[in-house]
Amino acid sequence: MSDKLVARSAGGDLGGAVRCVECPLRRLDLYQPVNDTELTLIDELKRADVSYRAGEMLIAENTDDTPLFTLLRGWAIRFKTLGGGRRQILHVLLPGDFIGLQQKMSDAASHGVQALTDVHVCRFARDAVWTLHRELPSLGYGITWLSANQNSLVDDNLLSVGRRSALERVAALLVTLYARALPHDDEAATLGLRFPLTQQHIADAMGLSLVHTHRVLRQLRQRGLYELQDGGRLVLPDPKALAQMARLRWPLEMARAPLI
Amino acid sequence: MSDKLVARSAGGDLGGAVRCVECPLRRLDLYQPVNDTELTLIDELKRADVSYRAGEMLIAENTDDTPLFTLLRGWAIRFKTLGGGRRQILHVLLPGDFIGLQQKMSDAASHGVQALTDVHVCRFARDAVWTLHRELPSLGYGITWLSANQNSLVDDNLLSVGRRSALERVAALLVTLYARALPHDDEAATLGLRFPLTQQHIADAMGLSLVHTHRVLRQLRQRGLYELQDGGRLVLPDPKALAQMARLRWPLEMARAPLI
DNA sequence: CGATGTATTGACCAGCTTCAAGTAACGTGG
DNA sequence: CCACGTTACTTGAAGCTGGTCAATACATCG
Repeated sequence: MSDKLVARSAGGDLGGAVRCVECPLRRLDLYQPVNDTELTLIDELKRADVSYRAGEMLIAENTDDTPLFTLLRGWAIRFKTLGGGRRQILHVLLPGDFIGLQQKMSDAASHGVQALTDVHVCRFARDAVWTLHRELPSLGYGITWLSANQNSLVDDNLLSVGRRSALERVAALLVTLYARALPHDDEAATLGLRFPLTQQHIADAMGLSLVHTHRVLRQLRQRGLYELQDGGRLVLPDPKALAQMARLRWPLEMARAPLI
Repeated sequence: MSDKLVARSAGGDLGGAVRCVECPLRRLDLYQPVNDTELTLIDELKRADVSYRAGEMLIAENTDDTPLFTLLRGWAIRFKTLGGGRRQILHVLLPGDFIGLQQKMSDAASHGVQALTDVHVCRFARDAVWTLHRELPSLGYGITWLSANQNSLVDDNLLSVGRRSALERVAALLVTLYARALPHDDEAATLGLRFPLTQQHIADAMGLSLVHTHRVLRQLRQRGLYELQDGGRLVLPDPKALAQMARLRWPLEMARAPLI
């Protein structure tokens, strides 16, 4: 984490808010282009740049009236818990992901959002979703797009957890996260991908026990398909083989998303 | 199935399209009210009333450019398949549900939609999502709402499949579907809830084998928590006990949804 | 330097899957 | 009207995948 992004306290506002025009994410060419009108509206709705330390909750489970965020930097998870210390990670959030939609809409059972790494987000007021729809339908459409897209990623997880073997599950998770995170990590090609998930996280994402997750990872390591280097950097020598093992298409085609 | 809703052939258009104003679903008082402008727009975008027979595919897996539907009557499933005859049911669709959003937006891996019973739907053109957003932001917002809401139902399924025991899973599925479907079945109180899922469906929804699903159901039956009567009518003598068994809140609060 | 979190490994076993087989209900065509 | 195919349900036996329990090693951190 570079110092300028680390807040002094939990969920603290940063000194100088970055204008959306200068948003470093947009330069990445991963996102749908926006015109000036759209950018201005997003800028107006943006309340603050906020950062959280690794481990902090952006949204606690079972709360409503939560704010909305766009994740700018770092990793986070969406999760639910059950009695007996059971936790299910629903989705891993990466830069560009929009956070907090489900909470806002219905009062269906909610989930928590926790920072995995130090994290940097844009915060929006709760009613920004409605404002976006009302003022600029193109951005409202973008919100719908993002929601539908996250939905299909959760669908994939559900398929894994429900119908894939432990080996297939872990392979699927690794290769999917690898593909999603790669564009956000400059040093991935040389040093490996910065990968903050612990074995416990992988277990909680795939509905496995910690011990068995470890055994599966060891197996993948022995087959030369997985390596975790010092500093938590992930190397997948043969992503395609992992994808085949998980019965996933490769390469994973990723559509250009809206960034709000 | 009443005769007037049964089409002559697969996915056949019905003779007379029902105007949205007269839509029988809206009278149910389960949905957010709409004004005349909104109703007119929905009516314009509506292409046809269509019905499918039980078992037919509304949307085949791995196709794009699929139409959009609103489910008016009957049950359907959203599912994905994997090699080796493995299938995961992602979500059970009931009247009022909007179908086909994920397919439209990104080209992320897609799912199929299959009718469980004879089914009656409104069909919309593919670009209706954008038109709704552009012409009437309130309806665009409704689409986002529906997407987020379905998302949180899938989240619940993922929690079940990942972290609940077989007994808890089946209990959770039964009680959740019971609560969702009850308002759509007049005879539920007297005859039991019309319930078209087979044991195989329950297994595929909860990531279990058919045999084990059967054993779990027998156990629930022996405990007096579950009964399936002639004609496939589901009776849950003590839904609250099932909910507690699954560690679900009870009663399940259901927000008033938009109907598009 | 102890406390904490993560990774690692072995032993044991249970929850669930797989295989196999039989029953019942239903629709179809001869 | 009955033989037959099909689908759903049912049950038992065997065994594997993956869970639980327990203990060690290692790093980081205040």
